[in-house]
Amino acid sequence: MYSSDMNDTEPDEMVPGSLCEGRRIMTELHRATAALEQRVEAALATVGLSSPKLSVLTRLVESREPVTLGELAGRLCCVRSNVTQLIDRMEVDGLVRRVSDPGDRRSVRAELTSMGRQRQAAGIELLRVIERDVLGKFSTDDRQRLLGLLEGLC
Amino acid sequence: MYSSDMNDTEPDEMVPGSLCEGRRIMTELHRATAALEQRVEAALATVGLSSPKLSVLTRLVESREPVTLGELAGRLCCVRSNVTQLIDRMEVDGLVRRVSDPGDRRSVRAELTSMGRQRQAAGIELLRVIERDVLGKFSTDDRQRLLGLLEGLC
DNA sequence: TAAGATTGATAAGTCAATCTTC
DNA sequence: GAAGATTGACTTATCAATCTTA
Repeated sequence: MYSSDMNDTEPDEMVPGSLCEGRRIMTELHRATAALEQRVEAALATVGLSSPKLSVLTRLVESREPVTLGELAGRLCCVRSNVTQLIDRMEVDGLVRRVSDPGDRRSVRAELTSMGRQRQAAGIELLRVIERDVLGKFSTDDRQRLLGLLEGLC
Repeated sequence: MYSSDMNDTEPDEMVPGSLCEGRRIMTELHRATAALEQRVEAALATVGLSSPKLSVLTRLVESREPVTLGELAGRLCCVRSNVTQLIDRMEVDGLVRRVSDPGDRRSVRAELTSMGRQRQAAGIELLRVIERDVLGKFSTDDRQRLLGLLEGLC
């Protein structure tokens, strides 16, 4: 959404190497991220997954016991109502099931099905292939530099 | 969606400086981009805009005449049906209006309203402030490095 | 009252199918 | 038949309001 969102003709913005670089950084950041995410989503779609679904499954594999929907919302950095609907769809997919929390009757927990466990492993393997490929383009120094720059950008 | 989507305990993935860096790059890319976009969306929301709406308005300002919805879809890198609905909402907002194309009766063009023009200027100014701020964190060298690395990532 | 989950409305995106016009 | 736009179904996100339980 950033590309060419401004015109470059304002005189006071034409200081060389100055302000137009701000836009270029934002544009490139957006483009590179979108391209990578598209690639990840396309790969995961081949096993019936998406990034949010894989994140939920991975959290469940890690915890080895049912997890509250609120905790999943924290993990996905999204709002609770989003998780409610995501778990709805994942239950239809047969990847998870809702179980009640004996200790707190307000809570609902998501539990992994065996199909969910298998699918998670497949999804993670696909992610690894992509990461290996992305990584291969850079030297160790470049990777460190990129990480440092991205962290400073925030 | 990338954060901690894998566990780090597989022995053959623990080569130092190797595979776990691929995930870190993807995670950081995702995080930095999301943070920036959130900031942009929050700023634009104060003038009743969003990134896609500002992109449409900017294209219309640049062309100085009505633009077909198909061309806008190309500009936004999205599918035509998305633009149909976006223009629906922008017409309700009073930012654009649909006009018919005299030369091709299949086509519909979006035309800027005076309110749309004013809003575009306000949105661009907000974007400039953010870019100036992001830019200020880096030296000229760092900006060039970051751009180069992002371009290579794709 | 506050916390956990759900529901309903909305925004932005996808795809598949359809309609009109070239 | 192919191109431009629309419609409908769906995914992922938000927010505001509500309901139950702590």
